[in-house]
Amino acid sequence: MPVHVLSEGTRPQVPGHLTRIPISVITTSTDVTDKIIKGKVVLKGPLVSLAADNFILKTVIQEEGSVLSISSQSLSINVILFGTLAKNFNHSVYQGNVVVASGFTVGKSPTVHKDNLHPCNLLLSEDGAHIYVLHQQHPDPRSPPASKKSSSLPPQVSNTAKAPKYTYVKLGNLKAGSVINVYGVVVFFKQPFKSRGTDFCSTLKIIDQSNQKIGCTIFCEKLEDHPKIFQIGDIVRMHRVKAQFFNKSIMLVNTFGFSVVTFDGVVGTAVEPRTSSRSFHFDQDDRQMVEELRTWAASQAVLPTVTATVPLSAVQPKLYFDLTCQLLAKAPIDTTCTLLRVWDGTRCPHTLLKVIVEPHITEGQASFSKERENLIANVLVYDNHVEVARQLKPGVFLRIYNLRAIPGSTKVPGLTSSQSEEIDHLAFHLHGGTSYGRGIRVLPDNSPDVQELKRVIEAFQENDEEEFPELNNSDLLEVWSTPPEYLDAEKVDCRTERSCGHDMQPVTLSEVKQSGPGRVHHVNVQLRAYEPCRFHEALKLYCSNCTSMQDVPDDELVASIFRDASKDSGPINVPPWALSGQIKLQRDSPDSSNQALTVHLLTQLMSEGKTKDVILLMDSTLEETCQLMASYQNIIPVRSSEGHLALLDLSAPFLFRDRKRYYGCKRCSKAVVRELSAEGVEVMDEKIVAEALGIQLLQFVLLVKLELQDATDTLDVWLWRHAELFFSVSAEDAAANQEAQNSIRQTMDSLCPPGGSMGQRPWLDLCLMAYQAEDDDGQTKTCYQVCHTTVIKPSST
DNA sequence: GCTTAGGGTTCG
Repeated sequence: MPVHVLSEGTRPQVPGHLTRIPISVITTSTDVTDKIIKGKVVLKGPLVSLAADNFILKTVIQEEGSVLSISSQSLSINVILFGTLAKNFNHSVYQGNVVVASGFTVGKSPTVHKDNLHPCNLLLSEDGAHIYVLHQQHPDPRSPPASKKSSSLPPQVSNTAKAPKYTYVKLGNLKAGSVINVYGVVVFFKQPFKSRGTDFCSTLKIIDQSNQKIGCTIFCEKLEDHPKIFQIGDIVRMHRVKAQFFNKSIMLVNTFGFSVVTFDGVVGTAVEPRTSSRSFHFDQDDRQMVEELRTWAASQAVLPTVTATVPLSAVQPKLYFDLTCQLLAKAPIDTTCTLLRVWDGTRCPHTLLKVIVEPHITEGQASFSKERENLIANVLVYDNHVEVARQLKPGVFLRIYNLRAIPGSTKVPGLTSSQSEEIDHLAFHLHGGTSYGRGIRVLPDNSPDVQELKRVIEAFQENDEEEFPELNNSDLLEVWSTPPEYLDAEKVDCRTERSCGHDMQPVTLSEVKQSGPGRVHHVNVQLRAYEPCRFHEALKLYCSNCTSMQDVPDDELVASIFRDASKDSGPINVPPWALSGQIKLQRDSPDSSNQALTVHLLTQLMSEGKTKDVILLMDSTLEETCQLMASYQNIIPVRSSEGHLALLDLSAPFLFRDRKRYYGCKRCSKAVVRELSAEGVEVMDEKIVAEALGIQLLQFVLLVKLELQDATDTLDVWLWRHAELFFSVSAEDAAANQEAQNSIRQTMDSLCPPGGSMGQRPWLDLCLMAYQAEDDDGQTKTCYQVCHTTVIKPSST
């Protein structure tokens, strides 16, 4: 029987000549002779009958616990069982069982893009394949994860049973002289640079939950032994570092046996260790440590909330920034300067420095199409960076740190003025030295930033080859949604003003999408579309108590509530604090009856002569109530209910005041008609009336969904909490008067002119807040709101 | 053999 159940008490039956290989390393070219894989059954599909006595069954097996591979996705693999093996597996194996499989073949998984599992699948047929079922409490029959001889395999992760348990000291508890292990979030770093001694030196500063910032200096002769830090916020784990005093504060240096592993610091991304160690320990505790530090860092305002990474499309003169790009070509200029020709698929709104070098000294493509040429930034790197640049191969993806955008003319060494333009351009310099982390780093192809960059670049290449020849200039602008090149930076029409005071560089929308919630971003974008188109749908009623939001009821609904309320009219016990009377309306139309309306006035207010301040109005229509607003400050519509005064259904306004209508929350109000005490009250306003009547006042709010766009992506964001600031109009005013409504309409038209192309739309400098919220299905997702931003009104209107 | 650097913009 090809399915063996190794129950408790029986001796291990997995043949001893088989060696285990990690699931993650399997490829279609792996020699799987005499190999086994081990993992937990995380999914068991149904037994499917193909023909009489012929079956197929699909299961997913996941590598267990301590073993961690290059990519967490490739820890789980689809396993297809055939024939009686499938049938027996179905009978004997349950989800959660740990199984060992042998005698399999490896195929390409046709579902890799759908299920994101291992790119291969394992095929087990009756002839030769075996499944051994281990119960979880049962000892592993062949625990070594891999045999020693398989040295060609990627990094082996040590087995938890043998590995020492590492302990990590919090950065607030460092003792001088001790050699310890630490975790920390990177708040500053320099790429390794050549020291005057024998080693390269990395400088970094890290922080953890103890809120202690600690400087670290790492000396290693080999570059690959240095921390692989790509950006601030990355998380490092260092083993065997020594704490010592320097300048009266404690710092860390590496000691013998030092090792470092780096992780991306973005909440929600895969926890993938970056290391060149062939052997390193990593278990669930490490994963948890990384995730805790990520969440902690995301909640800390003291950490920089965004990276300094700026695409070429957002580069401004004089800016120091980090550029993620692809190297297309390079050329030595002189001994202290090298030219790097790079691009990131976005178009810089400024004219770029053109550097003409002779083709024979250029490494990589010497010339490009005119369209492509306009997207290429010429980066001049100096001094110590020349040596790093020398080793770069065209095609690699880079991040250049602390690159400087220099406006105006710049002399390029060895070139005459006819070779480089000297007016109105941006030049990019990577100055000598390592201040502010200045340097160059090659990014691995699998990094999220490179993946995103590739996507943008590929989109361009498709456009470049197929569509662009047919497009006219204005279409080009629309495709790229960048301002026309002939505009000066100063003249680029930015229609908003931020008041947030954050000191941050703008990021692209694709970067925003990659960051998790709990962050604030600055973006430069255009408005692609918005909802709702009809203004009154943007106006909502919000309860600050239960945080519910509802539409403002239309007049038809309100009028029907008034009509229904007056149907129940009957005799009423007037409360002792009120006086009843009748008022007559001035009616324009002769056909309507000149019926008098019953009102109740507050005795106390009447005694003070304030007869116009508050009335309780019985059995009126909506129209009549509105008419009386001209004569009375506060009108509370009431009805009779079993001989007592009662308020109308709370779908209707409970108060008409100062040309405005006020609503109460049905869920949170305990409405009852009581005496409204005016004692000590200067102005009887909606808050006082609501409180007296036991009503939870609903607040008028504006809610608009904006679809933003930049060269990298589109993003739906909400305009809500700061919508009034954005429009410079209060929602309450917008609910009451046409002027305020027109102002909002004009603002939206100016940002998104009806019928206008993207090229004509103004650019908006926005502050965005990313946060977590539940959608209608109870799923948590990241939402965005525009904050601290005001639209600048055109002065002509 | 057991240092090197010890963040805080070039000066083209």
